[in-house]
Amino acid sequence: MIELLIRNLNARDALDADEIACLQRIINRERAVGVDEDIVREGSRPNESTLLLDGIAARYRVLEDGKRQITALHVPGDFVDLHAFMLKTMDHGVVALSSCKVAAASHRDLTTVTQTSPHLTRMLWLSTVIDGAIHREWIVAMGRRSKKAHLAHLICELFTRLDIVGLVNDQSFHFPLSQAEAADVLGLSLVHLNKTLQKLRSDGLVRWEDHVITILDWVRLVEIAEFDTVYLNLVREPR
Amino acid sequence: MIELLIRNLNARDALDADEIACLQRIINRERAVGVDEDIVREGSRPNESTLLLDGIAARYRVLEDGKRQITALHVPGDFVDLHAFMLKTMDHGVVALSSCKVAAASHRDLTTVTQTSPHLTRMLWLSTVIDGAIHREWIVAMGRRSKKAHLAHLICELFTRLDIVGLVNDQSFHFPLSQAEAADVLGLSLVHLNKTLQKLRSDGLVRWEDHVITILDWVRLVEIAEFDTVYLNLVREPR
DNA sequence: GTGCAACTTTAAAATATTTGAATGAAACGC
DNA sequence: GCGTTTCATTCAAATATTTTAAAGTTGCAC
Repeated sequence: MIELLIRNLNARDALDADEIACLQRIINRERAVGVDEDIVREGSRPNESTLLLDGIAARYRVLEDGKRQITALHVPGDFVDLHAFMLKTMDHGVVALSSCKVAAASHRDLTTVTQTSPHLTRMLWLSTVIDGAIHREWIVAMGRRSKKAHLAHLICELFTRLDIVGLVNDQSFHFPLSQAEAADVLGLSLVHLNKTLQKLRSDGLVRWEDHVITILDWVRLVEIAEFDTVYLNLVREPR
Repeated sequence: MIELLIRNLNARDALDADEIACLQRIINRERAVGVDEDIVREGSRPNESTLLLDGIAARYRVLEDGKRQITALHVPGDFVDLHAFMLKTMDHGVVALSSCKVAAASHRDLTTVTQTSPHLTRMLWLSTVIDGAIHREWIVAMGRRSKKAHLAHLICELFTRLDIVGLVNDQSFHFPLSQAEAADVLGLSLVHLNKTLQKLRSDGLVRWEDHVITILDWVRLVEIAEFDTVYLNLVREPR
């Protein structure tokens, strides 16, 4: 069940058998979540943290005028709210953008991990800190990249993250978001997202149809996006 | 020396005497950094994490075309790169926006903390996770708030964060950034940042002159910004 | 099969934002 | 005191982006 989480962590540092057993023990309560359902509600005080097993989820906030901004996208093997272990109160919601399967680790058990397993604690800490690195990269993309480069960057990032957990086939991956939802990721209007996408298409860089994105020219896409994987910490080293 | 860090952490949960003593022991190597000097360089692999004692610092990235985006601002009492303890390689630089004083904790000592002091570990983890919450709030502001609301939000946030560490006098705080630097925070051109600032001024909300920002109407500023402190986790509770 | 609903695409007008350039004011070195 | 630099401000033209609306497409319920 937690195989993808293990792959995720193992990509950054080796976990030993005890640590894996510990994760297997504390992560349970598997459940299904339907499309557009909240996995975690803004303002709630969860006593467990949720691991995404299958599907795509998003952290988001809605402003008073109804505008929504997605602040993070999650792929299988990600914790969607491990930060809530420390934060206690959710300052955002987490929604299922496709039908999802999730499981959870209680905060009580996570506290025990911090008391008994320093290295595993650091690995979980690492995973929240990688979330932060992704946030920073999104800030850079929103603030200083062209819209085309921003979209290209998002596609590069998702491709890379899905590849880690083995969810890329050939040059394609499943991408359940509508263009309106993608616009909420980039902070654009639907119309402009569509125009931006057409540019990537007409440049022969990507195909995006029927909820499948295919990379047609990885090298040029990376170049336009100035995509550099450093922030994803794909180096396996002692942490 | 680490008094402001203590205040920062204590605002979220009580530290006991041992924990404070531990922080005092491991944080040292005080040094001064001049304006515009890098405190930490992008691409470097620091073996210590830096605590800001005095001054304002910023995390930033520079794109190939020379555009800079600031992804975080730091006030005294903040660690500017505690995340590097887990991340190992810096995916961004940290620059002093005023002359600064800093001190540092070695990653060796931090590892020891994770092995011997679970609660202190969680408090340090918490502080990286609050950085992440701030990143998310910035993403929301960049993507879906008006420029005026974005700037108002930034001012509310800084006011609040500086207040925690006692650096607000009356309704004013020291803000050493030039407008060009502030533009790099919001992801705007200098010209447009200036226009946006004039709006806040002409609405009688803030004064900003000689590197001092004064809040003239907190209630309306908060309203325009839709500023809600939840994300800053100012509740003292067991973590 | 028909009609509805969700999503994508296109168009045109209204706004917002950037760029480049010029001006004025204040601070600084010598 | 003089020239130099940095910063804030203003302007106008060029672009980018949003808004509103309409039309085309697809899948699905009935």
